[in-house]
Amino acid sequence: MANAIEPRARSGDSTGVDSESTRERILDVAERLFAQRGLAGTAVRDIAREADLTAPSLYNHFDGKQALYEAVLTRGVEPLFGLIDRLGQADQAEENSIHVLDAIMDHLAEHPDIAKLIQHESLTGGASLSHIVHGWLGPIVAQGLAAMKSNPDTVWSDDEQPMAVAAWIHVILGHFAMAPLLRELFEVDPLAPEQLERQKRFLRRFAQLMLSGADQASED
Amino acid sequence: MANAIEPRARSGDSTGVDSESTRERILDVAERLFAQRGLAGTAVRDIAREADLTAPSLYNHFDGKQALYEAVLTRGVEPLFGLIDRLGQADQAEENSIHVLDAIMDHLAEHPDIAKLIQHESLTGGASLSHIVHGWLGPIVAQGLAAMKSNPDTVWSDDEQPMAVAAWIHVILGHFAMAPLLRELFEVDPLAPEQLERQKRFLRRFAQLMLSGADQASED
Amino acid sequence: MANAIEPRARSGDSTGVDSESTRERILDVAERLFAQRGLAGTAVRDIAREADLTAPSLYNHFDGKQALYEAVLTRGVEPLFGLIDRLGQADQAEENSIHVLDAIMDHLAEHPDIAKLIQHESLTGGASLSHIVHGWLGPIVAQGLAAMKSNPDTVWSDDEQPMAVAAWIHVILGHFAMAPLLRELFEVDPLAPEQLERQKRFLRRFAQLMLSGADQASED
Amino acid sequence: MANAIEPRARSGDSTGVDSESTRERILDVAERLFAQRGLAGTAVRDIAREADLTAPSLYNHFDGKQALYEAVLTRGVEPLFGLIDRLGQADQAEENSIHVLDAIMDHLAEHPDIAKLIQHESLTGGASLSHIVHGWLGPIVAQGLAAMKSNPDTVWSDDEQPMAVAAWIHVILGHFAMAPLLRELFEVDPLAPEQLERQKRFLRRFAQLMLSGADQASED
DNA sequence: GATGAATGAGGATTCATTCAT
DNA sequence: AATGAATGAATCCTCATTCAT
Repeated sequence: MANAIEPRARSGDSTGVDSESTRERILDVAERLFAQRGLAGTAVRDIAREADLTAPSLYNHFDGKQALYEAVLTRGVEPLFGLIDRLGQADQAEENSIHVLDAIMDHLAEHPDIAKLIQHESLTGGASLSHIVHGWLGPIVAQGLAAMKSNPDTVWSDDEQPMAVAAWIHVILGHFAMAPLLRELFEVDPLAPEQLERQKRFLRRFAQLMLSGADQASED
Repeated sequence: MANAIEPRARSGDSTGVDSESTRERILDVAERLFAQRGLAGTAVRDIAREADLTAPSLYNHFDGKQALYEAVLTRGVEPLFGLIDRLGQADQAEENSIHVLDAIMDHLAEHPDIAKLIQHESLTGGASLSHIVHGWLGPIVAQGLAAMKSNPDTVWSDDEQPMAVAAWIHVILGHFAMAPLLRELFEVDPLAPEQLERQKRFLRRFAQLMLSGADQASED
Repeated sequence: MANAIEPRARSGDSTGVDSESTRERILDVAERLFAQRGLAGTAVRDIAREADLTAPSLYNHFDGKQALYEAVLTRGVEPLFGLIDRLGQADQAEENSIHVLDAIMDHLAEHPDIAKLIQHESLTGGASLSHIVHGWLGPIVAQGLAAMKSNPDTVWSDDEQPMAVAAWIHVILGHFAMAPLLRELFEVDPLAPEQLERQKRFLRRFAQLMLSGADQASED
Repeated sequence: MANAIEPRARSGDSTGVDSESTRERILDVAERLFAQRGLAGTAVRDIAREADLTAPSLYNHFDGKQALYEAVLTRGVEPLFGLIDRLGQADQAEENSIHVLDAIMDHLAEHPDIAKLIQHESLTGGASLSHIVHGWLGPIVAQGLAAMKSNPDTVWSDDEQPMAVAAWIHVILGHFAMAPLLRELFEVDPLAPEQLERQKRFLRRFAQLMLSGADQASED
């Protein structure tokens, strides 16, 4: 519960462009709360309060809770679409995949709520799921499958390859989305910078392993 | 607040196990709805309606929404605890791990909602998370780590081993919990019997790979 | 995306009387909406939107919803007051009545929303009702009563005369105010020009009938 | 404005059949308020308060505001349907019409809000209008037209007959629906018993007049 | 064991209005 | 004269829960 007394606690914004900053502030808060509590578990009033306004004011910026949710999702996932574009132009599928995974990890590390949002969407079969899948995960998966097929050393049969790619996704998203569980389990904060670095290194080797079935990566 | 003393007030059910069956029916529906929509997103009335009674009647069987939720979690996770017990007694850590994973997969396959419940709990940092972690996942992880350490061929450094174990968990849970996403992505139902069989085979090889870094499994 | 509606769709009017035309535009829209949905059922924002501005802008022209409502009523009813003035000066009460009814019909035909507004006011016992009654209907009624009394052939007793005059009013207002009902009932649009013409003819004969109890009107 | 302090002020109902009586009590209050203020102008909470319960409790009896509104309308108009049935069986169309008008007047006199509800519906073009028209007004109008056509003395041409029938409706409904206006205009309460009696007598003569164009009724 | 009725708390959203720009 | 942003009040409605029957 934030403070219920001071409705105005603006820090130091005397700049005129309050509008855009308010919108972003709302999105930031909403992203955090939706990620923590899910769509149904988050009250519009809570978002508003933490963004330093009243619930009705929020409706000056977004058409409603669902619209806000979708804006959060869009803002979070859209940048990942850009990564995909660069993916299609590369020559070396396999090596490229590694770099894209790295970039994705970096983005998710900076916005760890996005992974949670995606898992929420997936769990509840939300309406935006289709958009996420076809715009973002689909191309990545296609790229992963291509890399796998073009690798003569792969240990996965055609049947297994989709599952191997799915495993990638689960491992990447899971690291962020299930942070509370991992914290409890390993008594380490998965989102701490050094831990993120470790996970990135791990993921690189893991990708190699999934791709070829053998470990060729060297410590960097 | 209902009575905190008698959580079970089942009396003489002369006609047979009607009472017990109602309780189970409620748990079944609740498990399904909680898994689909999460705790906050599920209305007690909806559970009651689908279990063919009214919301107040539900309170004859459970002390409230939270209590029902916990009963669902307990019923879903408890059977897994039994698996853990047998785990501790075995000699061959590695081989045993494989069997336990198989058993877990079988259980999750029969109750696919459990994986979703665990992910919901993890995402929202629910109160029952600690119980799940220490009662169930903890021992499995310990066992997995032990198997890894005792394997001289492992490719994972001490640092990486927890992440490798976490990867297991993500892949197992993810297959069930993110079924809607996978369905959209691969246009295959991950919960269809033949697909579950494939996933089990895949998981066995995946476990080998994670354990040793090389694939030694043969088709069984 | 906050608002999906563009409040500005003004074409290219750099001509002078923008202010006055805006005020009239608002009054036109408000009259239509208040007539359709009543005072409570009409949102200021809806009026503003249909008048191509935003709700706050509307406050530059009117002091508030209630003030706007009263302005609409006044603008609608005021012209009728003029008719009344001419009424008092005439000699032949009866014949004059007929002409005034004609003039009222003509005015209502051009502004069919006014009848609706009056009925809304009457149904809800609105605050402006008294103004309408004493300023407009009162004199008409007095005139009608006088015409009746001065007619030796009238079939109505003193007791009945007010009800006969009320019947006039109901028939005149009803034709416009209950247009939706009549449309559904007779499958004819009461506001269509030829139908209005018919109603005017009918009303003339009806007035004769009410006045004297016998039909003396010939087709004109 | 009821008292906001005592939520329970039940008079003397120790009988068990509270349910049905509550439902009726709500309908009574709702009928009154909807008639006074219209659908949009009436707050569910106001209805609930005057019916001695809280707004949420009202939802145990009705599915929502709209549903309550329709229930009020149905309850109010349905009894009139019964009158229509008896209408079809009679031989003497003309004489019968008079009796039916009497019966309708009696019903509306006992439930003066119904006329207001119908006018509200007609003004706003409500969804239930069609039901009212085809179930109730339609047959009455048909009967009225038949009586008119079968009367050789009628002064109304075929063209005018629908308008003459419409005039009936306006006069009948108007007397109740526009009661506030009439009160202000004639300083007599149209709903007072003796005034209702007068209006009924007037209406009988008015019907004669409209039917034949001449007055044949004698004082009773 | 089941239910209809009731309710306090809360939830999303609308509304009329103000104000700085 | 116009508007974007803000807001208190209110609106409809849902929810978990209680209780008498």
